[in-house]
Order: sequence, then structure tokens, then C-alpha cells
Amino acid sequence: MADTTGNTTLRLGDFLPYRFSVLSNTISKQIASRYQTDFGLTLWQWRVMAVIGERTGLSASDIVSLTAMDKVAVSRAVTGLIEQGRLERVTAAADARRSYLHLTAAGQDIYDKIVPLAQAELDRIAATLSETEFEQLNQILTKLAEQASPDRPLW
Amino acid sequence: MADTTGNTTLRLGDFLPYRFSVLSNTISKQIASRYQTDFGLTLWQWRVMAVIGERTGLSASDIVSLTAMDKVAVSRAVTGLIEQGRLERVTAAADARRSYLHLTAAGQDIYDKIVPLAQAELDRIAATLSETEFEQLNQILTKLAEQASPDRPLW
DNA sequence: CATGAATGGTTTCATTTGTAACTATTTTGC
DNA sequence: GCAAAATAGTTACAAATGAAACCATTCATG
Repeated sequence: MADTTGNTTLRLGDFLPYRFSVLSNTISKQIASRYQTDFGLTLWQWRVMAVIGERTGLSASDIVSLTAMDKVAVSRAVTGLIEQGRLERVTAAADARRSYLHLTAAGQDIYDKIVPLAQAELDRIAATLSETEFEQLNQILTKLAEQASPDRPLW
Repeated sequence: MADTTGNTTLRLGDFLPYRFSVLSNTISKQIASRYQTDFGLTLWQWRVMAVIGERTGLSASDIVSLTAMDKVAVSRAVTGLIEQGRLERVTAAADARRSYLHLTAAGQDIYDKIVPLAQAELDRIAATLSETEFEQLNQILTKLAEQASPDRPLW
């Protein structure tokens, strides 16, 4: 406590939220550009595919409540995927407002291609860290995420 | 290794880059909205102020090379800050292309208000974690950042 | 069983952001 | 000392994003 004014100057480059944001955006952009050039997918389209690939038949609003995407983003991603023939929509018999989403064969195809790719990205990240650090990071993220948005179930 | 196809389905909600991105965006949005409502600053305007507050007289391109912002973003942020009377620009005597940036009195004023606020945010984050976890996180971020963009000096 | 509220999803419009081209000035190489 | 390349910064335009209004349908209530 060398500063009695309370106005220590802030070192932006050391400031955790800033570093966090920069790093996260760097990683996201790399991933996004890869998915774009290799598969013509936006990050959000990929996220929608990832959710449906994991559990088929969910509706758009299921995706909204399961992820951090908002409904407009999901709607647009879904529209794009359908145009690309990678997703199909089946109106629910019981409720004409909602529809269930499924990967088409083509969709499943690239899903199967991307999953190992995503796994490889994760491995690349993990490789930078020791085993313990990797676990620590996951734990820390869980804590921070709970704190940052206590309301939203993580999954 | 229960899956011999290689196509383990991916759990998006557990996928580190995804979690990273969601968390970082949540935090950034909270901060941004605070700075916006309390001071009428965008996140980028604040970042420019933070850099200049720390070291006065830098040029826009110095900021670009020091931070992860690109030159258009910096240019726009600087323009905005000048319009708000929080930053001033002095063309360099030796080189008419560049100009040196300084906080005005008004700028210094809100800088001095924001710094403790930012500090408080950091404390709030730190409070979620144990002392060790906090250090671990910083170390891990450093490692990951080096890996993610080996080129850019951290500061 | 009709009316108002709620839900699922899309569309519209304004704002933000990114890319590329551009102006002005300075530097480099001959 | 002059043309070509480089640098600082801005502008113009396209694409991405977010907020709010908007349909259509279903649910809840009297």
C-alpha cells in the first residue's frame, strides 16, 4: 500500500477481466475462422449443431435455455443451417409453435468431422498446461461462472 | 475409451473454449454496461483511457501495438473521447502523421473514479476464489495467452 | 368458449464491428 | 532529391449483433 490517495494507476495489461477477454476473443476468432473456411459455419451455427448433435429433437427455445445464445441468434443460426441442408425442422404435433430440430445426413456428416477437430483444439490447449493446471482451470471457471450468472443452469 | 468410432459426442457445455467464451462475454458485458451507464464510455473508450491514464503521451498506434485493439477501434474510441472532452490530441512536432494523446482534466477526473471501481471488480472476482486459485488463474492465463498469440508482447 | 396473457419464433431497424480502401506524411533506396 | 514503399490515422461500406416490435399459436381464466 504505497499509495495513500487510493488512485493506484491501473495496469490494463495485468487486469484480469481484460486479459480474460482478450484471450477468449483470440481463441474464439481462431476457432470461428477455421469453422468458417473449412465448413462454411459461423460459430453460432456450430454451437447449434453441437447441441443438436448431442441431443437430437430439441427445439430452438430449448437451445436458448440450454446455452448462452439469445433467441434471435439461435433463430438465425437455425435458418442458415436449414438453408445449407444441414438441419431439418419438424413442427411439433402437439404445438404448432415449436418445432423439433434434427441433423440431416449431411449435417451429421460434418458434425462427425468437427467433433474430433474440436477435441484436437482442446488437446492443444491442454498441452500448454500441466494436467493439474488443466483441472484447476476447469474448477476455477466453474466457480467464476456460478458467480457471474447464478441464475442460468450450466447445462 | 468406450467409443471405438472416434466420434464421442461433444458436450458443448463442458467444452473449455465455449465455457471460456461465455464467461468472458458475461463479465465483459457487465463491465461495459456499468461504464456506459455511469460514465457514458464504451469498453474501448475505457481501454484507451486506461492506457493513456497509465502512460500519457502515447499515440494511437502505440495503443494498437500495446493492446489487442485494432487501429479502427482505437481511432473511433479516440474520436469519441475527444468529442467528450476527455482526451486531447497534440500533433507531434517531428512527425505530422502521429499525435500524442493526453487526458484532459475532465478525463483524469473520471479516470480517477473508474480505477477504484475496476479494482473493486477484480476484488469481487478474487473473492470467489481462494488466494491460490486466483494466482493459479493468472499463471494459467499467462501460459494460454503466450500459446494463443506468441507474437504479441503482453505489454 | 371467448378474451387476455404467455410462449415460440421471426422480422425489422439501429448500432456495432470488421475489412478494405483511402489520404497524408515520412522514410528508404537509388 | 525523387520515386516507391511504409506508416499513422480516417473514411466508406458490408456484415454481424442486439433490442424491440411483431405474428401465430396455445394456455389460463372467468
